[in-house]
Amino acid sequence: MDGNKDRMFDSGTLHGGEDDADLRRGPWTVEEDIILINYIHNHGDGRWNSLARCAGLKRTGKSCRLRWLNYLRPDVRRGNITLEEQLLILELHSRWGNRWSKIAQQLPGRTDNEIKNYWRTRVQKHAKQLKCDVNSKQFKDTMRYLWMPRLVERIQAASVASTAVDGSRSYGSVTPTQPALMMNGGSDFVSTPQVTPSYTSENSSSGGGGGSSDGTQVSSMSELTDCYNNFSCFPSGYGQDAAAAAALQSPAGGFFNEGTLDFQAMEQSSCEWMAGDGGVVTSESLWSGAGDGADYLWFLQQQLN
DNA sequence: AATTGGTCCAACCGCCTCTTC
DNA sequence: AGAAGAGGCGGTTGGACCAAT
Repeated sequence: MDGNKDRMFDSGTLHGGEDDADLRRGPWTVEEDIILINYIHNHGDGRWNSLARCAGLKRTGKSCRLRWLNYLRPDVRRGNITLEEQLLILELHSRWGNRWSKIAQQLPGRTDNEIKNYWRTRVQKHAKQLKCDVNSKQFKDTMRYLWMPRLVERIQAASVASTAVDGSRSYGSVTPTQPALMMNGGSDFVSTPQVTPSYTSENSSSGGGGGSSDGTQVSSMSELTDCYNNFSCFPSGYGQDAAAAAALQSPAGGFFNEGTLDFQAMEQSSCEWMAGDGGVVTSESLWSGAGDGADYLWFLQQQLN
């Protein structure tokens, strides 16, 4: 079904003399959000066109679905993409390409839209800075052998720093025990799509919120460019051998040669960051601790109670 | 203080696939 | 089997926001 048919269909499903002119578009109002949340709270989601109609929303079913999945859903995780998530996105994109929804499934609480936006605004930007196509082998190798090892380093450093800041907390550490993500001989990137059992929606719902109480969550992507530019041995038009050599010389190359990441530990650490003040992350703090958008969601939740 | 350029992200568009009848 | 309804996905856009000038 093409978009024109789609529009015709969407308007056609709104019975009782409603036509395209009655369909609302653009930003959602607080009132609309409350209606949608209330309706789904009472009746569940799915069958979006009839949902929109029955709820009295002058929106297309698609619009309702998108609003719910990308914004109103209680387990949606807001805030900055963490280092671990960045690493995972890079890895999964190298495997699956622009399969955003598939990638999003591995990042509980993150939406395909969010990941897509991240990729476009930050990753593609740096491909542009490096003057190469984001799909080129050159850029992919740069990601694989320079950027990703750097991310791993920073994740390790953040984990260590967190432990140092508060020794009473039980942070995980990067261990070679779980083959969640590993480089095989510095040339073949091996990873399990299902990252670890800890990356479940249950866990994410308790650790979500995305509030960045710790600046280490936010990775400056300019590092990629710096890293690339400072790497004097990196020949232009290099092949696999050169890339592998680069990996060996990369500060974190050793990790990829023989190490793995313990994402369970990462997740635990990440959850601690989310908590920020050391308190227990509850569903309430999930709603209230993620910045402006979460304040708004908290307000909406209050309307339901 | 005003302007400009860059970034971020919610929302929409168009196409495709799946489901139902 | 085929048509229409419905949902899902990736691409794109517009505007709000912010930092630099």
